[in-house]
Amino acid sequence: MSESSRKILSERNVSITNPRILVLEALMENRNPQTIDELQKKLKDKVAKSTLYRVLGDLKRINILNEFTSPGNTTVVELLLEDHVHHHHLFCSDCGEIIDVNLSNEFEDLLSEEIRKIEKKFNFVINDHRVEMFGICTDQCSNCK
Amino acid sequence: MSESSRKILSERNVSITNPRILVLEALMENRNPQTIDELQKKLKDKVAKSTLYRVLGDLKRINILNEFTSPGNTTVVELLLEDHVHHHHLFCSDCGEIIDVNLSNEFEDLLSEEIRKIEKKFNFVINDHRVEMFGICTDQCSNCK
DNA sequence: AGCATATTTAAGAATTATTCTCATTTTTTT
DNA sequence: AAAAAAATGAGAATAATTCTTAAATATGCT
Repeated sequence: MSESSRKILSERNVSITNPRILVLEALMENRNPQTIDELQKKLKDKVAKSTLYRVLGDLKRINILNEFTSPGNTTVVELLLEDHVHHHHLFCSDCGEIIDVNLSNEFEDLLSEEIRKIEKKFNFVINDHRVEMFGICTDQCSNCK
Repeated sequence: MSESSRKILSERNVSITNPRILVLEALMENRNPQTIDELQKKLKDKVAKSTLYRVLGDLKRINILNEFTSPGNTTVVELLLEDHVHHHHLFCSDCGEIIDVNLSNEFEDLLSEEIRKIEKKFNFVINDHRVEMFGICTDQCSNCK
C-alpha cells in the first residue's frame, strides 16, 4: 500500500520517512478535500501535530498539495496527482462537505478566454484559477441526510 | 462624510455608533478588498481590536460585508453595497494586491448554466459563486512597480 | 552491512488570529 | 431626562499554526 506513497516521494527527491508516508496515505484515503482537523484525527498518535503541518508544507513545496479555505474559514487540503485533473469546488454551507466538480470544456474554454482578457487589462500573468460554488445539499452529502 | 455610513446603518436597523461609522468609513476609503491588519492600522487608537472584529461580524450579519481568504491564508474583507455588483477577484502572489474584476456577460451567462447543471447533478441549491484568479502583476499593482 | 553526515521528527513552547467576558459607556426608548 | 437596552474597551481565553531543540531516522559512501 505504501508503495505508491514511496514512489511519489522518491520521484520528487524528498526523503522517504514514515510520517510522510502516513500523511500521504491519509490524504489518499479520501480524495475529496479534507480539513486539517480530519487529518489530525486520522493520524492521532502516529504523527505529531507539528510534523503534520511540516509535512503538509513539504507536499505543497513539491506541488502535490492544494490548500484552500472553506467559507467558515477552515483550512482544507487535497492531494493533486496526475490523475486528478483541473477541477473546482462546491461547498455545502449546511453540512460542510466539499465536493470536487468538473465543468464543461466549453465553459473552461470561455473561461480561459476571459482570463486572457484580464491578463491584458491588468498586465498580469495569471497562472491559476478556480471557481467556487456555495450552496446547500439536499440529499447527496455523505454527512447530511 | 459620515452621513452615508449613518444611512447604511439606519436603513438596516442597527444602532448608529461611533465604531461602526469609523469601520464603515475605513472600508469605504478603499473599495478593493482589505486585510484585517490594514483596517486595524487605519483604526489604531480609535476602535479596539475586539470591537473591530465585532463590528465586522455585525456588517456580515446585515449582508454588506464579504469576507474571504487570500492565498497566503490572510482574511480579507470588502464592503458590498448596491453599486458594487457581482464581481470576482484577481490575486497577485508577488505584492499581495487583490483586484476586483468583472467578467463578460457572455461568460456569466454560461457560468449560470454550468451552475444549473451542477445543481441538478449534485442535488444542491447553489446561492453564490466566485471565480478567483492567481498570478503576478507586472506593473499595475499600487504596491509593486 | 556499518559509519558519518545530513535530514527529519516529537514535544512542547511561542506566536498569531480571533473570540469571549464583563464592568463601563453609549445609544435608544419612553 | 430617566430607564432600559445595546455596544464598547481592555484584556483574558482559545484556536490554529509556526518555531525550537535534543533525539531519532534516513541517506550516501565505503
